Amino acid sequence: MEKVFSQVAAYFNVLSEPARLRIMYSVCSGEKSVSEVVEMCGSSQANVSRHLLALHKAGILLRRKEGVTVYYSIADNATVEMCQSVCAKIAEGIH
Amino acid sequence: MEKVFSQVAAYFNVLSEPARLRIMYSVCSGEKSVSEVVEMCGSSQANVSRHLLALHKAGILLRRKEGVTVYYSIADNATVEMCQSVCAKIAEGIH
DNA sequence: CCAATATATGCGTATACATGCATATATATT
DNA sequence: AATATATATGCATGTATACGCATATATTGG
Repeated sequence: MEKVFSQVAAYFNVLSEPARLRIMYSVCSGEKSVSEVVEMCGSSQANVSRHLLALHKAGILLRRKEGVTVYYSIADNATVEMCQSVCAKIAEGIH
Repeated sequence: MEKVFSQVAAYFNVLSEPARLRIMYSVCSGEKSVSEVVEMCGSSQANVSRHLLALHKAGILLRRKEGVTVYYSIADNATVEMCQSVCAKIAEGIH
């Protein structure tokens, strides 16, 4: 039971960073290479690489290597839908 | 747009702590006073108070004061359901 | 084999924040 | 008013981690 709390917390922790959410947003529209995400997000190559690996390790992104290029894509729409519902929740709060 | 990422990240950040998830789990079964949560969670009164306030500030818990006692309750089932679906996702991963 | 490109990693630093401890604040009781 | 109870807050400290920078690793082409 105690372990579950830690695991769930770790999962949310991966999503608790603006930089990673930006990355999620760019990958969300379709599979992207690391370089493509770097261009779209404006962050450094090193950071994007680390964030992508973190998202992959958490089971949120799939990782596919093709030659020297690595492609990442959404592993499970549930996560994206979760982000969207939080967005909606925040939008409601503006009233 | 950039602001949205920060807000969503802040929201997930509140849920990225085992101690706060434990608290969510105890309040989840019905409105609880701070003292009751302290008993159920085993954490210190100071920390529980701070965590409850953080969850309230994030719009996740409602706060009701009655005399000297403060009661907290779930503001929106969506958040609880989110936690449950993450639990389920983790349980799947065990296979 | 060498150079170029794509990705990952090691390290130092700054920042965020959870916790423990003590204490402040607010309300009720006598 | 004095005391007791419930909750919140100030401060110091330890830990986690995001970022910049340099560099390592892997793959492809000449």
